[in-house]
Amino acid sequence: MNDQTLLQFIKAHPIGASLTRDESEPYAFLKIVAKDYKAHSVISRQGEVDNRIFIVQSGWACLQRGLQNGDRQIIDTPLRGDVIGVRAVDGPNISTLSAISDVSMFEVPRRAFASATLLHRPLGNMLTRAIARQNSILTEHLMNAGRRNAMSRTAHFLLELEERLSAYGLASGNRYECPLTQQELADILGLTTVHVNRTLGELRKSDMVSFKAGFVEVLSRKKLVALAGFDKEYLRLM
Amino acid sequence: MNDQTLLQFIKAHPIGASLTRDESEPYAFLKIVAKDYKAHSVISRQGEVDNRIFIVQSGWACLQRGLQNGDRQIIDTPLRGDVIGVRAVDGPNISTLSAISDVSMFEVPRRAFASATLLHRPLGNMLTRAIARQNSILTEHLMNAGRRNAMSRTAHFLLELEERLSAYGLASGNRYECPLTQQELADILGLTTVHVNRTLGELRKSDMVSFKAGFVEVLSRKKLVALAGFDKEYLRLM
DNA sequence: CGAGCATTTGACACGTTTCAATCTCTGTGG
DNA sequence: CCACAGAGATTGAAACGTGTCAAATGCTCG
Repeated sequence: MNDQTLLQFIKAHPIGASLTRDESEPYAFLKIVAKDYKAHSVISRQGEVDNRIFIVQSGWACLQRGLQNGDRQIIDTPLRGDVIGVRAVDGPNISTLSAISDVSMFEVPRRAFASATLLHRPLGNMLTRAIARQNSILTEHLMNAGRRNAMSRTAHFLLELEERLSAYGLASGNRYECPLTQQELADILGLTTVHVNRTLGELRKSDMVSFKAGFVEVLSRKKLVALAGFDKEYLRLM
Repeated sequence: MNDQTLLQFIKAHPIGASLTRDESEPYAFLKIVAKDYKAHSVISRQGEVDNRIFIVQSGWACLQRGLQNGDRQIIDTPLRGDVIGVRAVDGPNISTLSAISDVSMFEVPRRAFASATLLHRPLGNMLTRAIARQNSILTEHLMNAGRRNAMSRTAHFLLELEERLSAYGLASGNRYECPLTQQELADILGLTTVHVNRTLGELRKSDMVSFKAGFVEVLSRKKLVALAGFDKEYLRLM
């Protein structure tokens, strides 16, 4: 826990930053504090009812959904600034939210957020846009799983991460920290661990990216972007 | 074109229906009329700038995204009541919106909708919830492409369609109309036409579903639901 | 009635998975 | 400070699901 308010964070958020003093002042009453979770802990479990909305303050989260046969698909890895609604309606969670690294989250009851939204619309717009961006990201993950091969989809996702992180200055030059395990990467990309390993190996050998020891390093952006067919437009926040 | 107003439609929408007379009255000023599109016509093209929001009044639409190599992935087939933002921010479209069957759409400029939203919050909530549901649907499509095999993902999608259609009384008993081509089904599921054909054949042979002549018929819901691991919870509107 | 698209079928190729074993870390307790 | 345990990474060989290519058939609409 710490005493930073949601208000402060909203103003720090690329979308929230566009609010004028007048517009943001009313949120002061939303004195939500951040809550910390240890790496690998579960924050909210698929199937359980949990009416909180989360905003990532720091760290890497993980939104995943399991199948009966034990397989799982990671829907997204929410990063700083991402809003996680788990659901927009009350009812059991559709997916599990957990922490990959140590994570700090702002948490608001869905109802309280909805009320705040009624009192002050720009907040609602911010939410709408955040969810819409999630939509774009999901769409691109669907493109990955549906129509790109292992090399291309891995490249695409690594570029996406870089772009999302650099919006917050979390990627410098051609390098960024990435606590993902190859197992997790596989569950994000819809591949097996073994194949992800081979794919990363090939990407490394062809001097495009290296994924090692918790860091990703882009070796040849040009080749990588071409292979992935990457266009960052879909990540634009405003 | 016809003269049904968006207001009338909002009230007919499962989410909009929960609005009280008082809440819905103010929308009357949004006198948007429906616009008709012929089957197979393109409504809004990937890469072009188009600041409209669409709500499907009737017919089957198609939201797709193309890759440089010519492959395409169909992101979703918006049906009656679905809201299509194409994007939540101004800028080039991320995907192409087209008509599969003849389609009738409500269209509102994004900005006008945003303003209306400022004046009347329930409208904004409706939008947020509609986008959030899109999120659930996308998530499930991602599960399909990432972690389900051809049989299971085909079964899952056909059950999803049935559920979405029956919310509007568009599926009766175990049968519904479906204008999708096997080619389109392939682009939705991330498979090839040939393989979809074989898969549908197997589903038919094992007496689970038949997909033929523009109609889908569920033969054994029990077997189908089990194969797909289908749980309609994610489609709940409210 | 023909043209063009959608469906169906077969044979084969290929990308990815599966299974299994080995290797390399990193953190922990002695 | 070393040794060990356990997780993660790496590698090889073989199996399998889905893709590719190509041709035939069946529809539907002008």
